[in-house]
Amino acid sequence: MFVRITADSALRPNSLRDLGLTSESNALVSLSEFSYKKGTEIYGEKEPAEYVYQVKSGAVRSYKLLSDGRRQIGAFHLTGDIFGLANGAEHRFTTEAIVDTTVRLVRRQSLEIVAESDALVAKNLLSMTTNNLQHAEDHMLLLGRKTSLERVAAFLLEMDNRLTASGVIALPMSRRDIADYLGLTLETVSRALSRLHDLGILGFVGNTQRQIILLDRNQLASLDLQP
Amino acid sequence: MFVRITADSALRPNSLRDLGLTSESNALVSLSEFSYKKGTEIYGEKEPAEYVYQVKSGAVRSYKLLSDGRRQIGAFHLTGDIFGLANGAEHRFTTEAIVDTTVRLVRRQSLEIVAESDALVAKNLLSMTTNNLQHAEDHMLLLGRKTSLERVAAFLLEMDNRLTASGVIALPMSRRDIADYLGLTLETVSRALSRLHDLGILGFVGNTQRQIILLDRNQLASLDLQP
DNA sequence: CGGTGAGTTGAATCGCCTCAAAGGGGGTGG
DNA sequence: CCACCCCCTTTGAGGCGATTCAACTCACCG
Repeated sequence: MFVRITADSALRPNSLRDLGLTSESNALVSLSEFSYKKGTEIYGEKEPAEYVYQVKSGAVRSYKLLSDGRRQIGAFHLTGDIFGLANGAEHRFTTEAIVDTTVRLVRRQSLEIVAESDALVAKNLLSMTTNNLQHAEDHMLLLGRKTSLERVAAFLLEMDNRLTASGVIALPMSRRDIADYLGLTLETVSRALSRLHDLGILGFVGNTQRQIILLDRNQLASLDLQP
Repeated sequence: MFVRITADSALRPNSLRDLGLTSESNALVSLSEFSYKKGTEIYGEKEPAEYVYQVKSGAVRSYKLLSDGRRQIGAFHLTGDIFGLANGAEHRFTTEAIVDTTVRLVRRQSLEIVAESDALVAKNLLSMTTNNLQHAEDHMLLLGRKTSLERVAAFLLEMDNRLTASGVIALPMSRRDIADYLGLTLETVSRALSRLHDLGILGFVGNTQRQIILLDRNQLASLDLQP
């Protein structure tokens, strides 16, 4: 693994709380930080699930591959997100750093042990899993029934909500990543963005590789039928 | 609601065990049975999630609708399956009986109370939610990246596994239901089944409305790329 | 026996994909 | 510091798979 240890792996109290897993019994759990260079794998599908991760900075994609290379990205993990959690004994996705990324991690086992005796931690585990499930359920609707324009609009709204909620976003992922998340090709994503630009629903700031996008959330929302 | 009470709603011990939620503390939880006629709604999206259900007999579809009527079925619930569980305060799907269906149900609230003090129950709740999540993750890959033939092959394999695991199945749901589950149209599903028939991968028994299907699981599996 | 709804099949259309080419941006090495 | 190269992105043209529209069959039911 191309990882670099950037912080202590000391035993610290409150580490569960750091992961959003509020605990009254301040169990001692090892909490480390790791950094992954852009494009490197964090863990692979079918690997034993040893750790649970939280994005400290950067962005992560988690995906499945078919044997012929077709890829479906199930989720993007952004700053603050916890991932690698919703697994049985082994990971069901491969995850990679989209940009240089730093994560915090705790041993999965220590979480399970604490959850055994601490109902609050158990509750939070369930609640996080339920959130993941809800996201997957919404995404099934998108993948099964929405048009390319609706998918891209929904994607932009989701990213705006999660990144800034301000109508100005800098996407960390490529067109190909977006396409594999939305079940489209990168060309179709590009065309949809151009179309939204032509419609005056979004604009680009600067001509940098990963553009900053200004968007009109109301107009986007009208393109993305939810109910 | 077009429901008919077919059994007692008496307080019974072991009712959690009946739902597969093994409990050491045999809490008293009300367990009822309800029957739904073919095509009737069990609960609607956004309704408060008052009960958790287990299919005693029959089959259930659970789906989301877009405002213009496009439908995505997220799951089919067959005999023994528990559904209505993976929700926060309110349901995220509408569920309907596909055929005449009898369900057992427990109040969601009583489950939560027991889970509070019983780590085993809490663990089972988490494990069931994780199973739902895994199904949704696999389905995202299908909806985002598989061809119509691969989708139908995957569907037949899933149904065979869950219904009989014998290579002979009687599908309870219509072509339209299958289509809305697979993100296709009913015509495309029909064409795919005809194609599989022509390829000698499946056969029909009788000419009844909901045919019995004989299938070659090995040949189907070779059409459905997973890894 | 008509009526109805589910299923199959064909023909035409359409949306997205594939293939291709051209335009930058950013990074690297001279 | 600049030139070159590589990769990402955009855009166009053509093709294809799935959808749409339509006709017909068949089981089931009054």
